Amino acid sequence: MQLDEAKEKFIQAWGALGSNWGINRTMAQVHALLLISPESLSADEIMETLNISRGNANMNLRALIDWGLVSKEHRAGERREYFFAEKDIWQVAQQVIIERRKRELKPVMKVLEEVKEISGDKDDQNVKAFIESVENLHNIVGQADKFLEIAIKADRGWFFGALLKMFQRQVKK
Amino acid sequence: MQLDEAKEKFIQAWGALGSNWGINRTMAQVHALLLISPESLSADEIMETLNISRGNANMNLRALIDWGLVSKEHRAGERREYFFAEKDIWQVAQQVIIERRKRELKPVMKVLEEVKEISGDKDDQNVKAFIESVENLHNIVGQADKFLEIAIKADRGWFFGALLKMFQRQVKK
DNA sequence: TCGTACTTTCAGTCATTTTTGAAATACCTT
DNA sequence: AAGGTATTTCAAAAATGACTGAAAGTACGA
Repeated sequence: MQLDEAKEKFIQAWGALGSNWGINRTMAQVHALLLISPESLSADEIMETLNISRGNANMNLRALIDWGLVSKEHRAGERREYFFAEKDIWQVAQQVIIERRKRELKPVMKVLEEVKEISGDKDDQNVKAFIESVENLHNIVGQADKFLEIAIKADRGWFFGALLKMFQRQVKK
Repeated sequence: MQLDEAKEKFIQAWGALGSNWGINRTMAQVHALLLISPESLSADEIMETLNISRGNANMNLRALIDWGLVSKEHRAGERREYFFAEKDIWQVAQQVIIERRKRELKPVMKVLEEVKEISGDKDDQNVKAFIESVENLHNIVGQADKFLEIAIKADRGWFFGALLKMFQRQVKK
């Protein structure tokens, strides 16, 4: 496979993955393109490569900057801005966790806490089942949340080292 | 808050969460409804509660069964089928991990492995940058994949116990 | 075998989200 | 401050994805 073909394939795959996880396809593609570009790119180069409009490129670049995954670069003596992605994938992962935790996990936990506190006959089967489900969910989401908090703070080596130990212990059992 | 209001709120929140993570809103809502129902429900009850069509209810119920999150029940002397959700949230989480790993993580890993093997001048900056990015990504996705594999096999107590230990060790540092 | 009750399918419609294109704005240079 | 270039915004168009409704399919009991 040639480089261009491989790039194309990678960008497509990354876009598809993104759209399966609630991230707009183009945003994921722009990110993929910047990830594999050794130099920063101008908006025009991105438009050209991905065949998208200026407005679309601009919107998604801003969204990526908002997510903390892409930065602007001003080159001396040039008007035009250049964009580049954070290349350390562990950092990218952490950044994504931070944003999604803030945007989605936190609001859901809030709702779970609210609905746990319903008034009503605690002997009613419906009430009992509801509260039990919600509490279980709240526990597990809470534990997942704690875990992600660790992941955000951890450095990559420590984090995967610790997971590896978990794994080995389990295998021995 | 009354039970009905709380149920409604929970169903809405679960639907919104799902749609942010690439799971269709109605499917998540049907799942939420079944999660908090102590008794199994017929298709008609689900249609009625969520205000959706028969076709929609049927399609999403089948999808949930396909994901292993919901089962059918035949009641003696009754033609109609009743549906109920797996209530153990840890099992639900494991099931979701199994499916998404199969549907999304595996295909992406396959693409990453393919595009790593490009032909071309290894001294070319573009080739080098590309291979490096892809390899990094492949590593981290691979490690995440391994971790999820552990999670699938683990029982809840052991799993979160082990994570808790990780956490404590990190805090001490 | 027929009629009934229920389930499944899928083409067409509808709703939502994404993308475009063009206008407005900002910024630099002379 | 005028003219040129780059960026941002946003209403409308296009694309995507979800939902409906009607028809076909299936299972059951009489």
